[in-house]
Amino acid sequence: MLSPLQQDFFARPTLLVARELLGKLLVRHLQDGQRLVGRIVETEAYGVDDPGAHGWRDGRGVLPIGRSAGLFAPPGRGYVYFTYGTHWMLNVTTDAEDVPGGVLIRGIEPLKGLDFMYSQRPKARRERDLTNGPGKIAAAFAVIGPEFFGKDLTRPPLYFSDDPSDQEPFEIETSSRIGLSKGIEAHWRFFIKDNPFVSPGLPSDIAHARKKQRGSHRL
DNA sequence: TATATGATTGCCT
DNA sequence: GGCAATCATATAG
Repeated sequence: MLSPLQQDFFARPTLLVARELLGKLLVRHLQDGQRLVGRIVETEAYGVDDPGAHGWRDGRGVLPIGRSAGLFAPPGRGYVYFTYGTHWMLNVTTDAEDVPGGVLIRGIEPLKGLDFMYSQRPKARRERDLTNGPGKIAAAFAVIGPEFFGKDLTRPPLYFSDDPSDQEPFEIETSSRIGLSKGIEAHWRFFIKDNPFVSPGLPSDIAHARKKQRGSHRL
């Protein structure tokens, strides 16, 4: 039995939790008793005095209004939302209650329940395509609805755990977060170096710099 | 009420 | 590389 990480793990500064979630396991119990397990290889931190976080209002920080109120939940709860009209994103809340913080799970190495994950991700041809992106992870782990918004993620059917196996030591790298237009200066993305299950996107600071450069060619 | 955009993915040229 | 999908949320009028 994998024992869930408890609330005290998440009740710490968001950046620390995001970093320490690398190498931990995400565990999902399905209704039929089947279990899905994956190893977290990429995360992003949100909500620490953060223009890139949901609910940010210039000069006023993140406000607990609507969807973003979920970031103010007690630590270890689900913050799940729908975006681009197609995809669900899985986050876990961090830091003290009433402090906005959450960690987005962006990259996972699937360990158990691969057949089920392939059935959830019919477009996936290679193993890495199952879970190398936040929307893919939500689909593969059957988190495709608001069911886990605000839910306690320190117990089944969805929780995090230490890896009981002997894990290779790994190096942690950081970058600007992916897919943002605001808050691109902060390097709040964490990932395991050279791991094939890290998502393929470009960090936002690099993406914006390239765009700028392309624009100047037209002059 | 109306429009723009998004913590993305996958298809198309 | 470009761009459509498709809807919740934010912001403007």
